[in-house]
Amino acid sequence: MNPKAIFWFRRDLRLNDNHGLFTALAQHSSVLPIFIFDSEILEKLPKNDARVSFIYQRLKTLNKSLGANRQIQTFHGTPKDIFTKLITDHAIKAVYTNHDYEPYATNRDLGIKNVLNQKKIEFKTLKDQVIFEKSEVTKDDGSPYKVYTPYSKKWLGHFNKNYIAPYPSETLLENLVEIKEQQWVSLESMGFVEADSKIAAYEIKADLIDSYEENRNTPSVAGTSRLGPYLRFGFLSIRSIVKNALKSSNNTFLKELIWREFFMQILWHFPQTVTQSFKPQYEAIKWRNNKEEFERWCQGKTGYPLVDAGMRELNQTGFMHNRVRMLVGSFLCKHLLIDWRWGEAYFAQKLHDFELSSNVSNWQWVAGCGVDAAPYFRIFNPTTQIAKFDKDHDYIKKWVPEYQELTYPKQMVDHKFARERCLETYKAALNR
DNA sequence: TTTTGAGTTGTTCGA
DNA sequence: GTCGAACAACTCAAA
Repeated sequence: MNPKAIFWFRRDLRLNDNHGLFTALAQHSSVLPIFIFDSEILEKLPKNDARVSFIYQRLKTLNKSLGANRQIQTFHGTPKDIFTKLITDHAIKAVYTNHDYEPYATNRDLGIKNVLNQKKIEFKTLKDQVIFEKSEVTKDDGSPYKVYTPYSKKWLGHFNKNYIAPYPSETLLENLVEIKEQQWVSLESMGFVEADSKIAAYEIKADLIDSYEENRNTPSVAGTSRLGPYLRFGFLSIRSIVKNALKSSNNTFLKELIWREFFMQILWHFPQTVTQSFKPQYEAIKWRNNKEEFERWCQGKTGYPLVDAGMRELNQTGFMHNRVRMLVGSFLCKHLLIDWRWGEAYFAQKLHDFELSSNVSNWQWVAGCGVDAAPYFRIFNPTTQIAKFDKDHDYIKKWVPEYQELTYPKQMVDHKFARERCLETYKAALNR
């Protein structure tokens, strides 16, 4: 059957509870599902990027469950070129997709909308990856929140008033169709190789949310959800995760999901924060930006075992425990006085759960220059943090087994000295 | 418009 | 070892 509409998968790689997919299938009896490996994004990634493999594997899995004649068609190129060809070859009436709030994506979508509208084809976009988006949770005067706590209170108030039902897209899949010239691009044909991505199972354990508050700060314990990659690429719907979170009387985990949406609306309202400090006066900081020191930080050879353990966990697995992310971030920006943008870029390249809004805002938080940021004089002590969160050195031993041996490097900078240097540098920048 | 209270995750110092 | 205050003001949110 000839397709009348297209559903464009992006970061919503699932068939159930998918708002855009549901809307497309409810409104059209012949919907072509597609995914585009955007060449502009891929060309910036290493050929063994685990996240590309992760997406690729997921598409294969989805197609397996869809069966014959309704396969997701995959393309490699620029979305503009792909759509231009698709709407020339087929009598498409509408294209559906879910919202993406990142600056690159909003620009790209604007371009696609223009291409489609010129041919009188509708471009319909739906909210899917968050409970509340854009300006749905604002101050009473309509302006965006810049502080988390009042945002979270307003968020919860809205949530209690508006039950968010799932979208049963999985019940309408018979409306999916293929095109005659079936499309599937292989990873190899795009110049990529299959990566050994150690991205674990993504079912959230029942007791994890109950004990989340207690366990989440101990890096040697599996107390965090590790849902990041699945949320990033939409293997799971946020509505189902929130529903799970609500089963617990402890809302610490739910609050983390609200942080995610807080940062997403910040990115939406303040896209310049991808490259600029939210607080402009922090642009005056005279970063030292020593390349050799940066390299030691990247490799996990600072001589501070908990910092090094975190960086090595990141390098080896594409994941770092949240508690340690704060410490290595503080160490880079404050002990070494290296620009938060360098750290942000390194995390972006390495983290399997990389999410632009969270990465940027959290790096700005740790540097002190962001929304609701840590005060600049709050400097993590890389030794005290061990006593507090890795008392028995379980985490350190796992990633830095040689930490007590002679081969382990000396501390690359003295804590007290670095702390005072940092305070002076920040004070000078802020004219205090 | 003005005022008031509050603000993710810490550290250090001195009693 | 433990506890509270200071760090340093500033900005935000809401009454």
